Amino acid sequence: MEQEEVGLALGLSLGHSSGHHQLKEQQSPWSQPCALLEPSLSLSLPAKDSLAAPVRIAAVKRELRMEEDDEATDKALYSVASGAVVAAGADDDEGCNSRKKLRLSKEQSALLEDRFKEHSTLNPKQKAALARQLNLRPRQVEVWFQNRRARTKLKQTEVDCELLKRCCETLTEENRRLHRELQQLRALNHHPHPAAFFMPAAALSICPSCERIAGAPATATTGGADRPKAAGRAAAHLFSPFANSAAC
DNA sequence: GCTGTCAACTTGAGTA
DNA sequence: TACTCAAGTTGACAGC
Repeated sequence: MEQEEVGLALGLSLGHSSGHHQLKEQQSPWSQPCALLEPSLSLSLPAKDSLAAPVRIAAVKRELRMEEDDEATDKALYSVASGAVVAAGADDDEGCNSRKKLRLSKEQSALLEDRFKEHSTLNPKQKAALARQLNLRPRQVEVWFQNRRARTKLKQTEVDCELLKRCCETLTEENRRLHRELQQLRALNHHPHPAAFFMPAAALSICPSCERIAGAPATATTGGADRPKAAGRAAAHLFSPFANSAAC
């Protein structure tokens, strides 16, 4: 087994019996690496009970009823000796064996971020190499990437949500505008525009430029000397409709 | 004390 | 079957 896999393979699990990975990879909720952030401390064991590493591991073994798994023990011993990880019992709530909050150092976070920018996922080799580089367990690197992906997705969801919100507001406003326009047209139907007197209703339409009523040109005119002058001026504009819309 | 952040964990699903 | 991932949860810790 590769060296970097050793820490990962420390299969000590407490209390949670249903996890299907636990015996392979996961540590107990209460176990934490003692000195992951401080390489200088990485070879020091928890001083609790003044037990040497093999003794403590033996105690852990008994506690976790894992005596039958010699391989796991070897891995645990290796891990303890390398400072990579320390297994702990559930009742061991002092020192590094309680579930202490681990904070990655700035350097570790920065490097992880850099790698995440390159690839949001890691293959096992990349994971192991990165873990070695950061003095972390591969499992920690894996967890960091999983959480990072989750954070990215959450942020993206928030951005998308905001975008949809704005889009919804725009469409609502457009809808209001169209309703107003419809009301105006209906009102015009009841109180027609003066120009409408001089042409059949079917010939009327809206100038897309000035949004006034427009109609077909001369063909619709009724002529007549008694036509009001104002209406005539309106017609002068409206009867030369869309071709002249730039003049609206 | 409350709240937000984040590492670590559990669980279920997908895949080679 | 082992492995990985997403989603959800837990617990420690920091800042207010």
